[in-house]
Amino acid sequence: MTLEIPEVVINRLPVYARALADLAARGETVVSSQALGEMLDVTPAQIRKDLSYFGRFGKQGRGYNVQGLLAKLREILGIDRQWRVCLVGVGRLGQAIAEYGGFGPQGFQIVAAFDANPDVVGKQVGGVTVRHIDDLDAYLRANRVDIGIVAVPASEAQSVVDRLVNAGIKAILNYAPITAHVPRDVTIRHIDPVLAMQSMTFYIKRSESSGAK
Amino acid sequence: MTLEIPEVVINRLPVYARALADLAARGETVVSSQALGEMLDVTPAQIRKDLSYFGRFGKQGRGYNVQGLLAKLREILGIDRQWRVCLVGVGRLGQAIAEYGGFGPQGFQIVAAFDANPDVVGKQVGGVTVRHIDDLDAYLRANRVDIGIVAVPASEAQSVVDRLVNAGIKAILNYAPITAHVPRDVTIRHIDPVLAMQSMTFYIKRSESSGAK
DNA sequence: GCCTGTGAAGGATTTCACAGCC
DNA sequence: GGCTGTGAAATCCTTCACAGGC
Repeated sequence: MTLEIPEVVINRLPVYARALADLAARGETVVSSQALGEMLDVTPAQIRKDLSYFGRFGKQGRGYNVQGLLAKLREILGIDRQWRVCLVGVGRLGQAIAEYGGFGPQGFQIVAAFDANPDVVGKQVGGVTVRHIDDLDAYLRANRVDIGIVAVPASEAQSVVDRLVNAGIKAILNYAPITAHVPRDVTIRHIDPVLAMQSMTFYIKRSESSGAK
Repeated sequence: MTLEIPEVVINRLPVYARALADLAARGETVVSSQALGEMLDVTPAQIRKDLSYFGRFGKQGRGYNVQGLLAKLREILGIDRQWRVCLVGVGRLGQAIAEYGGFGPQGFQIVAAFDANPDVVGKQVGGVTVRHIDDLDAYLRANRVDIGIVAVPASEAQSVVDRLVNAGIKAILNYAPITAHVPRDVTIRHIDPVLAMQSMTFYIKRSESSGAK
C-alpha cells in the first residue's frame, strides 16, 4: 500500500526537521533544497527525492515554506505529539539520561524509571520516582508506554529488551554496548559512543600514515 | 592504492570486534561467519565480504580463530593502542561523559577537559582538572590530542568544532544537536538520542495504525 | 561435509538532468 | 531565472552461488 520508504530516508527526516526549526527560529520563511543542503552537507537532489516519497511540498522557482514543511515533517514522523518513555537502568548513565533536559521539549516524556539496585529505588530522578525492576511488567500492563530506554549493564541488556518487547513496546533506544535482538516489528536504535570512536580511529590512523602534515 | 573501503564496512568492524571479544571472554576459540552473523543479525556473506577487504583470515571448513581475528580487527581499526581524547563542554552532559567509565578500558583516555563556565573551571572531573576554554588552542598546540568530544550547547558547537579542526584534530565526536561542518579530511560522528527517537516514532505510528493488537 | 573467499548478479540508494511551473 | 519533482542513469552495497581448501 504505502510503497516502501527506505529507512535511510526516514533517518534523515529528523535532521531536516531540526534544520527547519532552526530556520524558523531565525525568522526565515522559505528555503530551497540547495540552501538546506548546504546547511546539512546533503545534496539538494537528495532532499528533493527524500521529500518526494511523501508528497509535493515545494513551489517551483521559490523553494519550500519553512513552517509548512516543518509541520509536514513533524506529522510524517509523528513528532507532533507526546510520546511516553520509560527508562530502565538508573545507574550513572541512566541518571544522566533522566536528568537530560533535551527529551521533554521534543515531546518525549519520561514517565517512569526502573532499577534493580535498592539504593536507587525510591529515589527521585528527572521528575519520576525510581521503581523496582520487578514492577516493570505490571507497570507496562497498566500504563501506556511507547518507547523504552535501556541503560543497564551489557549483561542485563538483552533480558531487559526482551521484557520490554514482551510487554508490547515497539521502539527501544539502547545505550548498552551489545547488539540486542528484537522481532522485526520492533524498532531499535543503538547509542554507543565507543563504537563511534572505534570507527573514527581507522580514519585517523590512515590520515597519519599518508598525508601527515 | 588501498582500494577504497566503504564507510559502512568500517562502521561494522567495531561491532564484529565487540562480538569477538565477547566470544573470547566466553572461551570460544573459533567462530564461523554463520554463527557470528546470528549473534549480530548480519548475513554471513556480509561478514565474509567485509573481512575480505582486508585479507583472508578464515580457514575453510573451520571458520575464524576468535583471538586471531579480534587481534586483526583491532589492528585494522587502530584500537590496539591508546588514543588521547579531549572533552569540550563540562555541563551536565559533559560531566557524565567525563565520568563514564567505558572509554578508558577501550583505550580512549580523556586527557583534558575545557569549559567556559568559571564555576566549573578548576573542578576535577573524571580524573582531570577542567581548564578554561580560552586555553584550548594553547593546550592543543602543546599536547597531542587525537579526538575531540564536543558537549557544548548547540549555539557554541560549530565554533568549538572549528577550533578543534584548526588545531589539527582529525576526529570529532559531537554530542551537540547540530549538523556540524568539517573539512573532508576530518571525521565526525554525531551522538543524538533525540534524532534516534524521532526516526523510531515514524515506525511506531505506522505499527499502531496498521496491525495494532 | 563444512565453511571461506569472491566474482557476478541483484537490489538499493544517490545523483543526474531536464520538463514543467512560478 | 530559479527551483521543484522525477524518470533514468550511475553508483554503491548486499546477496548469491560456487570453486577451492580443510
